[in-house]
Amino acid sequence: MNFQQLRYVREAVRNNLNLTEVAAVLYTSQSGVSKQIKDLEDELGIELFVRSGKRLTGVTRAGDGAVEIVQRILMETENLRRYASQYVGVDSGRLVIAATHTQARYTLPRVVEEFNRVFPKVTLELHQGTPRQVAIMISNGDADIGIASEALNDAPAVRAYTCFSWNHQVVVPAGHPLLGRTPAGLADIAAYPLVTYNEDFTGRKCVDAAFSQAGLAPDLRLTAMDADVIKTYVRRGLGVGIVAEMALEDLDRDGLVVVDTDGPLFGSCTTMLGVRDGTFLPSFAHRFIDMFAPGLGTDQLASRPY
Amino acid sequence: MNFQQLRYVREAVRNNLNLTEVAAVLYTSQSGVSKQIKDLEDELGIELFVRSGKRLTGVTRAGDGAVEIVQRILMETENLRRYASQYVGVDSGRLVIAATHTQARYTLPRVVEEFNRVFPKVTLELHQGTPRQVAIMISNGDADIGIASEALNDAPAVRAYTCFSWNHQVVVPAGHPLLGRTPAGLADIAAYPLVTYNEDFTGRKCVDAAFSQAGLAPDLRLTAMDADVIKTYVRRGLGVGIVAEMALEDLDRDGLVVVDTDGPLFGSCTTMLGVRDGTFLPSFAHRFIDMFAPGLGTDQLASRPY
DNA sequence: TATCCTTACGGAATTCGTAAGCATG
DNA sequence: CATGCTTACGAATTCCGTAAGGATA
Repeated sequence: MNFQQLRYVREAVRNNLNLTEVAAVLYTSQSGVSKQIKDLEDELGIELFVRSGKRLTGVTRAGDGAVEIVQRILMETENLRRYASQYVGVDSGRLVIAATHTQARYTLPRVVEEFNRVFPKVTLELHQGTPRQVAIMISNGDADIGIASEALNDAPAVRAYTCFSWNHQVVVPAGHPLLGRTPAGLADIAAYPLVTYNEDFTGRKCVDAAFSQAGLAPDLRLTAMDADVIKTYVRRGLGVGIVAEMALEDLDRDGLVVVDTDGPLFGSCTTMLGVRDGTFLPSFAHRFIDMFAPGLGTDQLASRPY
Repeated sequence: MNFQQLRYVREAVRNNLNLTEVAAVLYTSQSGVSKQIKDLEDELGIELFVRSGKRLTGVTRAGDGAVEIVQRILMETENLRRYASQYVGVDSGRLVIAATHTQARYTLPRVVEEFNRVFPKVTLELHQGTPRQVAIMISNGDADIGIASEALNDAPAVRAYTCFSWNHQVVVPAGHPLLGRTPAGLADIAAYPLVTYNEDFTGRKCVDAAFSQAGLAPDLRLTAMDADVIKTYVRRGLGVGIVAEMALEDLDRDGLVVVDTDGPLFGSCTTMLGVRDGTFLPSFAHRFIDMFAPGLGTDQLASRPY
């Protein structure tokens, strides 16, 4: 048994049991992958994969549990490397953040700037994706920390924490008729075509819930993944925009105005932070978390093994 | 990084950092051990061991945490092997029980017999030792299940469960004067020289506590590790015996009699069962636990990852 | 027919073990 | 001076990758 074999198994599961792909991903030959996996099966005395002829078509029942253990072993070896790298160069290394556009564009810059000042020798890598992709990146260990406004615990082995709450705001181009009827209510807004986030993005669920509870069926003229796109179309008069309050900067430059409403119209949303269960995080990662959501790093996270 | 290197590191810690011994234990050469450990240190970029000249004299601060992770990795690989062996031959394999003499001699035979009938293809290995040795065997992974009447959680990573309670009994040779004064109290017994267990064995703490609470300072003429030895000396008239109730079988043959007392004189003791935290136990091991302490295997243990 | 796993086999890289060197207590 | 780690170097083993073979959709 060796680590290479375990890596092949893990990657086989991740790549739809296609050993050719596995070889490509790990920069090696198919034959090697095939042989090593078979060797491991021989050593363990069980078949991990179901083969129909010469094709892997599934994971056996025994393989199912084995893969779990394999992943734990590999996770711990990664932990060992990270742990060691903490000592080799103190406060140096790499930190991979996976985030949605909203976070990367509006909430993270402040934190990234501060972190970069405190830890100039840490390379920050910012990966962007949908909330679901963020969760998967955490789950696979491709990202150390994931940040999104949606649930992050739909992927396995992801532990999610609540960071802070925020609300949506309504924006329109200067001179829009809505501005004459403030404070505006939900019904006022629903009278216009709307431009807001895609489903499952940046608290869109809260927006939908608010309208449906008020018995309103608004005209969603356009939905997009991020506030920059939304604001662009709002400026061009496509409709009334509903965006996260974090995205309200530079409105003047864009010729947009926030509509005064009767308190928060849409329920408050929460931004979540996710880390992989059982993964070692170097101290600077904890500091990053602390900068993003003060108190989280020391309180909840500290009670865990890592 | 490979498993051999990790094994060398673990064994080095276990064998007082003596690489020569490590090589002997693992049936290989010192030079290999030395080189591999150094290679691992190079790869991780940190020194795991403190060297004074050409001698390992300690574990570095970084090494301390690294060794913990190394042990977790190796534990999981053992788990993988065990897990697999469950499928290769169903209900076959090896089960190592570490127990004190009292358990091995009096409480386990019934269980072993039943287990052997149900799982004839499982090789049972019974290791005997002091309570402390039992705990260490569990902690090191040298035993799957440990059973003792004393605390088992003084060794690291050992999870202990309460199995059942029992009391001590007083035994004397037939015709002993104590038999004429029943039911006997603590003071009556303390009037005679006593023969009982060594310190830290088979609930000896309860015996001491009972006497000291009653303000008595009995004459402990002889203490021994097990009831067989104790009974031998009691039969020869050395003193009054105090043994676990489990050890009361075959008294007639030995010419011994249980002294009728005024209820249990010594507080009730508990027999503990210990397993290593994070270690995979095959299903037959869980069945063994269930046979020994019905309800334990399904209730408390089932709630754990393994 | 295109994709994809297995097997064979020669070459590359690791690992192992003997032996010698050297530091410590 | 006995013990014990390191280094060197040749031998053995393991691992890797090309190429050919066979199976599936």
